[in-house]
Formats: sequence, structure tokens, C-alpha cells
Amino acid sequence: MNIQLLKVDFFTQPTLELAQNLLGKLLLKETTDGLASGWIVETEAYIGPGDRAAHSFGNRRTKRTEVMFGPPGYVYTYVMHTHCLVNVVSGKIGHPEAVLIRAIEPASGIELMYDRRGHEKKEKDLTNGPGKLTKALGITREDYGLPMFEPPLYIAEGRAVKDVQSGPRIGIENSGEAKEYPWRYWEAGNRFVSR
DNA sequence: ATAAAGATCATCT
DNA sequence: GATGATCTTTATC
Repeated sequence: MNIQLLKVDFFTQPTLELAQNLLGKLLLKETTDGLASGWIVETEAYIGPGDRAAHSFGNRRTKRTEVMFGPPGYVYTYVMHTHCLVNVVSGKIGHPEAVLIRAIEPASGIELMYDRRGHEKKEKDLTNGPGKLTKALGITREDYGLPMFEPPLYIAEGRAVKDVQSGPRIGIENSGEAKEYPWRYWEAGNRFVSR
């Protein structure tokens, strides 16, 4: 496989466009155990200032959301229920926007994923959810703030996506009107998409 | 006061 | 049984 890392300016496009263009891209993570990667098949956009569902809502700037205010192309990891979630920071400096990676399709290092997730599981269950893919790839809060265009955690050119669908996001029922925003994108027909 | 970390409970598989 | 942009508690500044 010829891995072609994405250029830095790929991340400078508008968040909603980036969320769509990330589909089909290859997400890679290198650890001491080896390399694991997968194609991104599902994403969600979070635009801080006007998005109640975002941690950076209302330009709330803290040490925790700090990375989202910085330049795009960086990793924003968040721990929830002992599970870890990954985001790709987007928007220019001062704009707390990010794209949540909800699901990927295993590409390489699959054995590694089975070791982390459990050999009895089906391939589909390895990465079809935010908390799942982070565990499968070995992404932890330690990866917070790392650049997404160089090892050990980075994104490269992947496959062309046939059809992109969009719709309301998931798991943010208590976010008021923001829950209606169709900022969730996924590859149509891909079985690795959650739900 | 703010941030990080661990837990609980409803929902889906 | 597993998962999840939450919630509560404790640690740090």
C-alpha cells in the first residue's frame, strides 16, 4: 500500500467540508506493538461557537478544549465512560471546530485490533463506534494535541468514497436545537458505520 | 475555580 | 453484554 500523507492545508477547509472529505481517508496509529489503520467511514462535525453539543460551545476556552482553538489538523481526544473518543481539529486559529471520527473500516494491523478488542468479536465490531475504534487503534488521551499529519498518529490518502450520506448526529439528545443539525456524515452502505 | 479521571445507567446488539 | 460528546468526585492551580 502506498501511503500518501495528507498535506497540512487539507485541514484548513471548512469544518463541514472537511467532515465529508475525511470519509475514505486512512487513519493510522503507530504504537510499540505495531501499526494499525483503517478507512474513515463516519464522521460528525462540531462547530463550537454555535453548537450546544460541542465542548467548545460559546467559545468556552479551557485547557481541555485548548487544542481546538489552535491550528487545524491536530488531535483532540476526550475520555468518556472510560472510553476514548477522537476528533480532528478544524477551523482556523481561534475557531474551536472539530470533526469527530465515529467509525472506521479496518485496513491494516487487524490482528493488533483483535488483540485489543477480543478475538471472538466480528471484524465489524472492531471499529464501528467512537469508543471502539480508539481502543482498536490504541488511541488514548496521551495522544491529545498531536499533529495529524505525521507519526505516530496521522491521516493519509485512502479510497474514493462512493456515496456520502448525511443526517442528524447521535447521542446528543440533551443538546437542544443543535441535535437537529445534519452534521453527521457517513459512507452509504458501509457496514462499519455505527448503528 | 478549573480540569482530569473514573464511574453509572439507558439504549442498542 | 457492550457502548456511549454525561455526570460526579477528586486533584490541581
